[in-house]
Amino acid sequence: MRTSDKHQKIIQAAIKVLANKGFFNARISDIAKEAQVADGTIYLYFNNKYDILITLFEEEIGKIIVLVKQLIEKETDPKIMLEIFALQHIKMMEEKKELAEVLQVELRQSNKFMKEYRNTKFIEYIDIVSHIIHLGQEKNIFRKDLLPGVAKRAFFGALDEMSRLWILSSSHRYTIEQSANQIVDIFLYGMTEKT
Amino acid sequence: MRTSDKHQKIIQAAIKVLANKGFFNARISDIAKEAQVADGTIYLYFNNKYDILITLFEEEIGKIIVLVKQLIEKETDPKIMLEIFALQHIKMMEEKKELAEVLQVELRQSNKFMKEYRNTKFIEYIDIVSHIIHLGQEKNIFRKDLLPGVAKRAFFGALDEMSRLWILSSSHRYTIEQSANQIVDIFLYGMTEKT
DNA sequence: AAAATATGAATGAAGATTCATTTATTAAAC
DNA sequence: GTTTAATAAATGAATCTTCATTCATATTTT
Repeated sequence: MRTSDKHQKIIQAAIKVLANKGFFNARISDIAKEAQVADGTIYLYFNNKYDILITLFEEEIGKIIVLVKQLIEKETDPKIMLEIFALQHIKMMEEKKELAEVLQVELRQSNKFMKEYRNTKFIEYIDIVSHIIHLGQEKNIFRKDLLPGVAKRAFFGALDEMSRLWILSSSHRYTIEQSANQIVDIFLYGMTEKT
Repeated sequence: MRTSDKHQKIIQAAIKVLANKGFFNARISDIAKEAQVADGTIYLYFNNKYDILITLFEEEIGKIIVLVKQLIEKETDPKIMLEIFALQHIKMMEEKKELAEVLQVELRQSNKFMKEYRNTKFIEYIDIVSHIIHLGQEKNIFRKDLLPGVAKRAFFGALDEMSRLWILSSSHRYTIEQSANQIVDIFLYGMTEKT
């Protein structure tokens, strides 16, 4: 039976350790120790060190996608949808600070050292934004000349960079809500002064 | 004498190797080979592996800053300044694809494995944007309610995420100019349809 | 008492760094 | 201007440490 659920225990330990040390500086024995498990036990649940990271990506991003989609499905106004996505994305940073750190740093370089791995879950997450933009265009709320491929990246990138700042610096001038609102506001109405 | 300038040769070799393998998978001997230099020679010019990376950051970002500042100084309209910054940033990606890859990936994780290193050059680069935004506010061209700390990150993040896509994927739907223009346009005027 | 889980010491490969030696460059002496 | 000595630059094989992974053994569960 899986009363102790080692799989989950190891994943959670890995998040903690990887957030602090990064993938290459983290030792398997660090993760084992954090999970209160023997080094060898890890290899009963994962094929190798990479496999821990990949599984972590898939499972944790998967959870986030489910949550965000649920929240958005209830809405019909694409503007509000964007707001929800933004707030949810940045909120995640403080609720799951360590996971966020891992995703920010390791996801970026995973392409580099795991050539074959295509992170479809991550793409699925970003595509939530492009669906919202599409919807907004159909409803005549968003400009028709938006290139959804560019707009989704720009929006996601803005949020993500804001999150990075949030994670990496200790002092915060603005609240998470302020930041998220400001970004959505800029994307909806632009930075130009109405005259 | 420095007719062959090993320092420069090693940096350029490092860019190439790190772009392909990433910092942790790159061996010193790989860099040495690429630079056509003995392994030991590298240690006559750099203290250790980290030192190569840090020096690379400082020197190469430094060059970019000088260039961008030159281009912007000639302008007075903050809108145009933003355009120049955007175009220049994304252009860099194709002109120095390998450098861009290193910056995208390694800069992100450098905080993780070099706790003491504060990348002031990088901050200086991003601050170019916040200066532009400030200027725009003073001139009553940009909204006064913009939080420059958030807006600069959002703008930079949007560009950077776009660049990442450009670097990592091989097929490109839009040109660099299209992408840069679209992003600036969104930031200036928003995504909402004028009705 | 099988079968399934878990352990952690031992193995072996990898690769950053060192340093004794070689080669190239500059200066000095004649 | 040629030979010799001193200094600087470069080499790359050897060293030494650091883990990921394995597996013979032990423990727990059924």
